[in-house]
Amino acid sequence: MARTPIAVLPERERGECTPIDTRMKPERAAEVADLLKVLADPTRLQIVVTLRDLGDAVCVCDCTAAFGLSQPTMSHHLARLRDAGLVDVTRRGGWAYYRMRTDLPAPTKRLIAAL
Amino acid sequence: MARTPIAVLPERERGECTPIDTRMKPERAAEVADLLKVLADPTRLQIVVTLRDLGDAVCVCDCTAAFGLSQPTMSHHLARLRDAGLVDVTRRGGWAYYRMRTDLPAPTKRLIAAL
DNA sequence: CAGATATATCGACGGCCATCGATGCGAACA
DNA sequence: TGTTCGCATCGATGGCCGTCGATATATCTG
Repeated sequence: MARTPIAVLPERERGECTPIDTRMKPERAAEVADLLKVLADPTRLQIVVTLRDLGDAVCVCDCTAAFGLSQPTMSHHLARLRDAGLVDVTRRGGWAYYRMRTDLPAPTKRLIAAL
Repeated sequence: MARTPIAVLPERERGECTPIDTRMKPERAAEVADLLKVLADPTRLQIVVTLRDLGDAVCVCDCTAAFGLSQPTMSHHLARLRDAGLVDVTRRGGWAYYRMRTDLPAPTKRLIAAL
């Protein structure tokens, strides 16, 4: 089923493009791409990795101080992680504690573990 | 070293935000984020997964037919994968064969394997 | 209640990017 | 040499997003 290796291949007729069989369905690709978009930001990436390794919760003011970004920006990033289902929030008093969700789908877990 | 668990924590003074210790350096985060940006597109994601599982080369016309996009767009996507160092190109006659690079850094390999 | 603190939301701005049609370029073939 | 085919590049366009200041909301304190 493997395609002819490139070193042997080039016996190819002009105007005959052999269609490739995609290994990932478009719907699944869209899902994974959306997840990757959420992770494809330096700040959010650091937050995710930190939450993953810390195994504990942080609140917005902590992140704001750590990354040198404005409070609205940090709130925006955390909201984006929350909308993606990666973290959840627990409000306690004035503070909002964000921590990594533990019930993530296995493929998502594997991806985050590979970061 | 672990932070106080959220269930026990909230003994917190107002105006005292404890800075978190980031688990990923900013420079590394920027690198990984750039890689994720490249992968965070449904078309490129399908190409990468296909090339990964196929272990062989495809040319632009194959992809164009498979994904229903214009030839310039497909050329753009493959160029982006090439610029990111994920694939390399071998020109043979009129065709350009793209295949997954085998000398990727270990972290990159792990990430692609987790897709 | 008045003030302070933590967070969320809003509106705006600037930049990046996916996509396309048009065009250029190189290789093969008649 | 002229034509055709595969691919790359260019310029334009529309949309998404990271960032911020300003503002709203909620909670606590006095």
